Amino acid sequence: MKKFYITTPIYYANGQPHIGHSYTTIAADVHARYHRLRATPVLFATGTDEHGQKVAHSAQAQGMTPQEFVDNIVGSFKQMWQRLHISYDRFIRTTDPHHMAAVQHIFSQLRESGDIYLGEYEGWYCVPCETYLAEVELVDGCCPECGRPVEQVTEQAYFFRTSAYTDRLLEHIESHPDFIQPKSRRNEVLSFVKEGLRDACVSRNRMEWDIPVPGDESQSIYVWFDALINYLSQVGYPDKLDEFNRWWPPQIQIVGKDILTRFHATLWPAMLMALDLPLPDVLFAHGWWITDSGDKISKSKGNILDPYEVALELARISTATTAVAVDSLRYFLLRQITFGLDGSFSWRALLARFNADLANDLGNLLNRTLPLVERYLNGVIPEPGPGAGELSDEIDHARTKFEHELVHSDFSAALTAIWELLSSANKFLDTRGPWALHKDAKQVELEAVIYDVLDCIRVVAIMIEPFMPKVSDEIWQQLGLQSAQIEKRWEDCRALKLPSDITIAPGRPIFPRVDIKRAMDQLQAESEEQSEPTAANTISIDEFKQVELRVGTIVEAHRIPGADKLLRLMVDVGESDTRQIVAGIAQQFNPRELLDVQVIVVTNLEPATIHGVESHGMILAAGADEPEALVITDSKCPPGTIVR
RNA sequence: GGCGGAGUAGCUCAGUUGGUUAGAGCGCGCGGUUCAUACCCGCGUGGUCGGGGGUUCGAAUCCCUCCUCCGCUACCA
Repeated sequence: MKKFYITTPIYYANGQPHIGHSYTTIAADVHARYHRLRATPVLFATGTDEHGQKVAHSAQAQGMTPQEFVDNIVGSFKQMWQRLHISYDRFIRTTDPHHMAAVQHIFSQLRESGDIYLGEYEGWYCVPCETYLAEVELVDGCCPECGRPVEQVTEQAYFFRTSAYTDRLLEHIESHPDFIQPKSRRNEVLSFVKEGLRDACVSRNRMEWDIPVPGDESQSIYVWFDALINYLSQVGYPDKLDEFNRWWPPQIQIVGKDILTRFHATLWPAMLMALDLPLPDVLFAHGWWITDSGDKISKSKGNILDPYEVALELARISTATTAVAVDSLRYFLLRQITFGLDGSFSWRALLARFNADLANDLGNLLNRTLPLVERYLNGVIPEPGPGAGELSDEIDHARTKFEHELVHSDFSAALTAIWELLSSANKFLDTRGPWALHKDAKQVELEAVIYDVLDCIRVVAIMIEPFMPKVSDEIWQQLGLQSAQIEKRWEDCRALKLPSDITIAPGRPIFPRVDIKRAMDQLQAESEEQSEPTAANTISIDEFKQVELRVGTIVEAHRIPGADKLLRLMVDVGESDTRQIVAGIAQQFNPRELLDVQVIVVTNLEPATIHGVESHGMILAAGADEPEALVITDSKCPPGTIVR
């Protein structure tokens, strides 16, 4: 049986939903709605990723328990999706018990099969230098720095054997040209995989707000391993196999380009191969919306746009209803730029689309046709009669093109197909001139022409439903099809399917035209008013407080072999252990001159591995590109002293 | 630093395997129409296709080189 399973990423529950989340989700919604119109069973799944240190931290900062914190965020997401007319079927949370059970189950299963192994952090260690060294860094088997012999060490962590799947993955990508889209991303992934995949560390030292490794309470399961499994657990894996088999695999998984290469296009398929499950048909990575710097009107509270705020503003400017404004924004986001590429948001572009495409071409077609029905046909849809169906070819062409473009998620091209049809309809109305036919008393011909145009509007209403569901409903209503309880079905996107003898119900213009020049002046004025006290890139005191700064004393400094810009520092920040920090200051400072220097350290930065060396913090230094001077204290302070 | 992509009309972009006068939408100008939200329809405006060199009977399209922007990646945590 045919089915359509589509996913968005599950969004990290660390902050409010923004335009990036919304863009992904709206795109997925379009696919889902389109397939529902085609009467294909659809499962459209989204959700939230709720584990990890960052969530625990943010919760603490706001004086909440992690659970309270994520519950609150989940509320915001669900509200946003409702406001943006998102028709998701499932909303999974990684804190759902059945998901957590699934993650542990899969972890155990892969550990039994040998795909997950308790890793020995294959490395060498120089005791005097306290340095971890990779095989390639050794000089004659000894420490490259002090020349003394090194010891082999094993730090325990669980690894997933990604490397074992490099060849199979490569083969799969090459034999499935549509697996990763768009093409440019596919090429990137290919070159990434060709370098060879490294085994992924899938556990961390135990944190409270994580899923524990089964049978090993000292470790937690890595959040990405946890998160990716949502795509399986939300369709019933592993205990509801009937349901699972019905939906698996996904027809398309939409992700942002930032999480494609490392996660969805490598780790994720490797996990599925290890579980012996089919891979998704398509992974589609889309681009970003950035605010247009040449257009200062973007709200000055930082550059993250709240899509609902934008819609409310559009509603205010245009006097359209909020639902129509939301749909207009949905239209704009998917029409303006090619899905997959980056684009910049500007009010001018949004308003231009609103006027030209929505108000003029679509809205006005409806608004010039309905009065004709009222005037010449007593407000009742006529019989098609002989000669009707003249727009049949145009309708078929638009439908076919739309279907073709949507296969490749080219939303913009799909919408272009609809607008070509609208253009044909407008032209048809002009050339046939029902008002002239009426004067000449050619009633039969007049009815045929009006029928054809109404029929065409009906088809357009169906075709725009995935993009603008509420607008579609409104047009349906005005055509009288709502009250007549006619359903929208994709198969009815053909000529001569409009029922007759239905009384139309004209309403106010759906898209009230905007005076763009005036609107821009107004927005500009408001924007200046608001941005007066705060410059464009300010942050609040609360945001600043999230950065934890402490005084630290450098107790050791070493060069890192093979890296000419990096130093490995051991810094005392008042904790029981000194911290290892990697700093890109080797070309400006000698290791020796740094000893006992007191610097300022960002202590709550997430750890990172740089050139194979773990770094647990950041040293502050002046200089935009190159570090020019270290930030130091002017008198001795105890290590660990808070800086603010 | 490495790999990749892109630079085409005022703006946003199409341009398939090199082939007659380089296209669309928006904007702008003119005309038509009057059913309509100063809308719609038609016509027009506008580009030495990033610079330079080369291959070819012929290049936006292939090759070389330079410039600019972007993405991924890497020793900027």
